[in-house]
Amino acid sequence: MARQGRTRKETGAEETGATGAAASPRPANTPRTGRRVTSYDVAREAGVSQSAVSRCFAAGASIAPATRERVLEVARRLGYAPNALAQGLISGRTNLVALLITSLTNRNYPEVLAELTRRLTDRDIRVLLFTLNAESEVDSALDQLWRHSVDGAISAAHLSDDQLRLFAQHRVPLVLYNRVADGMPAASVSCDSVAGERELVGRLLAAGHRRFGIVAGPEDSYVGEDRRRAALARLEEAGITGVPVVRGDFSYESGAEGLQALMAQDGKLEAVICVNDMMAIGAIDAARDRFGRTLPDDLSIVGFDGSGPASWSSYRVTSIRQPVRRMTEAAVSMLVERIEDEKATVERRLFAGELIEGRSARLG
Amino acid sequence: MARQGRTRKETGAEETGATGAAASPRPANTPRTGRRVTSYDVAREAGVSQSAVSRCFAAGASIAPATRERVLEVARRLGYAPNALAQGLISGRTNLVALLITSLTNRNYPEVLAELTRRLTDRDIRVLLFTLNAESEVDSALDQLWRHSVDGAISAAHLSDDQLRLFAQHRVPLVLYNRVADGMPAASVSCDSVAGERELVGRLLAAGHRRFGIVAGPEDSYVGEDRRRAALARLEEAGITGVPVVRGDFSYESGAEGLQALMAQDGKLEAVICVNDMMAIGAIDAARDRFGRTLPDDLSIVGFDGSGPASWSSYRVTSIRQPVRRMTEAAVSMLVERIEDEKATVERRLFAGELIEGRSARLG
DNA sequence: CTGTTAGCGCTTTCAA
DNA sequence: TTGAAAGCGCTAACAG
Repeated sequence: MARQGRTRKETGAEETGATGAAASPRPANTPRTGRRVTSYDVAREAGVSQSAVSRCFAAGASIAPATRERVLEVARRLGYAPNALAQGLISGRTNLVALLITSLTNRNYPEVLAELTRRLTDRDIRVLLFTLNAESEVDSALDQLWRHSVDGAISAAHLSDDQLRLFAQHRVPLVLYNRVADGMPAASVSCDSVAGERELVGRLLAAGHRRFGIVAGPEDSYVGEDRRRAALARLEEAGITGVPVVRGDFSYESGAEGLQALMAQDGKLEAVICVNDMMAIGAIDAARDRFGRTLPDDLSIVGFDGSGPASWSSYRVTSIRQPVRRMTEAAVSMLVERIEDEKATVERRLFAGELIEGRSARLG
Repeated sequence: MARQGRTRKETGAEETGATGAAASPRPANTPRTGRRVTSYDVAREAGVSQSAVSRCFAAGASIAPATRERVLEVARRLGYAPNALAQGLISGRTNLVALLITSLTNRNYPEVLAELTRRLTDRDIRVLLFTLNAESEVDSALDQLWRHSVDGAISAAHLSDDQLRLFAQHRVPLVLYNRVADGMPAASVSCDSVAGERELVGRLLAAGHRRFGIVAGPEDSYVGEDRRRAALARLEEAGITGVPVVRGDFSYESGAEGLQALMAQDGKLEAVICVNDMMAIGAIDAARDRFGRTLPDDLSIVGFDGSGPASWSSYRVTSIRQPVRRMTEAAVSMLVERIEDEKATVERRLFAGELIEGRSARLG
């Protein structure tokens, strides 16, 4: 009965298709484009049942090699490929992973998105991308996540505890990238900001710097705050307190302005700690242009990240390089593991950064 | 009968859900997470039919305000949202658009992806992202496109005529970004490379430069080749021929190497035309570091794009800025138009770039 | 305005 | 190994 209804409908659709195709001229031998080719079409043509066709496209389904061969041949000829929506609807697996990233992060570290996407694609997983411009956009992005039944998500954007809880409620595996949850257990991959910043500051101290300034990030940035605190803590251990701190937004411009603000507070500044490379670059340019300083003789400036432009010969920023490749690989493999095994233990992986000596600071 | 089967199944699933939820401890008042909430759940709870629930989430469906209110209230309480897979499967609309971009493009112009995604999101369209690393990855990306029934696609990656034809066959509206199809009619949005490059070269000529060198892009880059040809043509009009051309890959490093290669060919080079800013920046650094040149006095270097770092004070690259915002807006609105109206005429929109005078070249 | 009904295209038991 | 049948969650006619 269901079959009959289906058959009737198919005929109707085919007519529509033919009409549509006729409207836009096409060579007579190109495939008909009117309606999507379904597994029923392939089944009919190959003289097997629809479920047999389905099995041919499923890994490890029991199907006779000869049948399989024949079906795949027909499928290829008709240009058939399983409909991902139908597959996802019935199997509960979409092979779709959501990537949440702030547009700021993407602007400063485009390689993160590229690497994550590449590694996911390598594992035959598609990417549903959400670039967030404001905190407020997270909720609507999450709403779409649930609707699209993604198999998992990687977030390089800030999520509140409530939002993290939603992932658990919806049973969507999640891996945080370069941020850890405050009060919740959540899988994450990050670069060790504390250790990196401590090393950097330690080396600045060893070189004899005593008058410091910090260009921090926005208050809601996890990595920014982590680095700021680590730097301040390390300085305090060395008996240096009352260090001026200004905040930027991780951009070049804010780095330049940050340096200017610090110089206004202390014209005899010896070392400036920027919590990311982009701001360090802005600070370097400002130090040269606006204050005529020569680095690293007159002033030391350090950054963090090891992003592309930091290594350009005009800057050679002294910094901590994040192992982006290893981190993205870890994020993806952790996520896949959690998708495969719902009970996988929550793991936080912390990667050490590598100190880049550069030429923008005197190190001890 | 179908109803009965469904009901039976629901009960079973609910039990599974409860068990699963019990396994991971949760406060007793948080919603049950075991099974997806469906429109049937909402319907039952609100005392209406399933289709009534569906109507509440459809724009402009006829539903009594009172009913709507009640249903939405229940939906909110149960945390219900329509399943995008099921919606797409039956309606033929997924509100999903594919974005094809090479990882190179994304690395050099991260704002393009961010802007496109933002504008699509603003129109309630989700983005399926494909970052391509090699030409060979296009076909498998396209295969996934068809499977996922995207409503349309924007490509900032190179597509062959055959590949373009597939879009027509599959009836997937497509807009090309910064590239036009060779032999096919295809909607596209681009920045006018020819006009921009001509203006730039014209100004260099007006300033008296006569010994030129060109750092071109890869042969398979549409924009790169367009700019190279435009520059050469304009020079030839001025009676300048035999201009040395070297090729880079749009990266900083290749720009530096390009400059070095050109200098090796002609040590008295007066002006270097780089087909993008990243290479111009590399060339500028190389000219300063490796050849001790001062710009723009000893040498003029121009780029193209107006990308972020080009405006940093260490470079101030003389360049042509692409109107990225207007271009991405145009691409998205053209695509939406083509999705809405299958018969929309194929349109090629060309945007003029803006000359940025910068400090890296003497202009006349 | 509302409910009933028939599928969208597929995977997955279950028998044969 | 294969086919029949059920149904994933939803929209869209169509009655009423």
